[in-house]
Amino acid sequence: MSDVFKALADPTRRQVLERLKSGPKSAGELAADFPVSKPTMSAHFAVLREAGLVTTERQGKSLIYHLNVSVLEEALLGFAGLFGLGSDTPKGDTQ
Amino acid sequence: MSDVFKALADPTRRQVLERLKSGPKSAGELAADFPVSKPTMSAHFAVLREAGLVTTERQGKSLIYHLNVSVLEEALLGFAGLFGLGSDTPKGDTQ
DNA sequence: TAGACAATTAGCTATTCATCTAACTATTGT
DNA sequence: ACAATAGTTAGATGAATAGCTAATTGTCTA
Repeated sequence: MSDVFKALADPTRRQVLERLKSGPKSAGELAADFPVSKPTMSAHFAVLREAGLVTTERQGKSLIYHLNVSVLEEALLGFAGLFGLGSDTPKGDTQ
Repeated sequence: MSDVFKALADPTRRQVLERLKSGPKSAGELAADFPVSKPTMSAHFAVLREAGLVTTERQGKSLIYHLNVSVLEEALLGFAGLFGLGSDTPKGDTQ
């Protein structure tokens, strides 16, 4: 879970997740939206993958990235819940 | 807002926020709960303060730290809302 | 089997970060 | 004014991070 927050600490990675919200995209498609090199993007993808925030699927020459919303939800709402935030979650300990 | 996620990336800082959930505490009280030196804790406090997650108030020799829940809420639920998570927030753009 | 294309890994650099000890600032009490 | 207490600032260090170019791996197609 610390991995998730570490992953979310970088603005580029948060934006990648947002792009993925509208559906799976290839590494190349994603990389095209950002002003950094492909290897740099590849490193960001690796961080997201290791945190469980995205999964990959090969499609021909391309690697397709899928958003894993449940991991995001568990981290964000889980932590928010510790503070009585986020609808109704009643103080469950989600470390 | 990136400052908030950066602040949340460190486990010690997340735990400080959790300790603060039950009410304001002095720097010394907080520091006593963690296995790091006081200057290190002081640096963590500074990060939390700059992110707006805590506020301080002097009380005699002590500095009292207060949790600022609204900043935490805005970041956590705001970002979660972008993904349709967290109760009802309907995809508002909160960058 | 080449060649082209997609993406990652290798190797490097500069910056940021968490940590420490030592020194300083601020407040209280005698 | 002095000593004690609470906390921060200064300065240093090792590890992690984000970035780059060049080289490698994997997949398709002519």
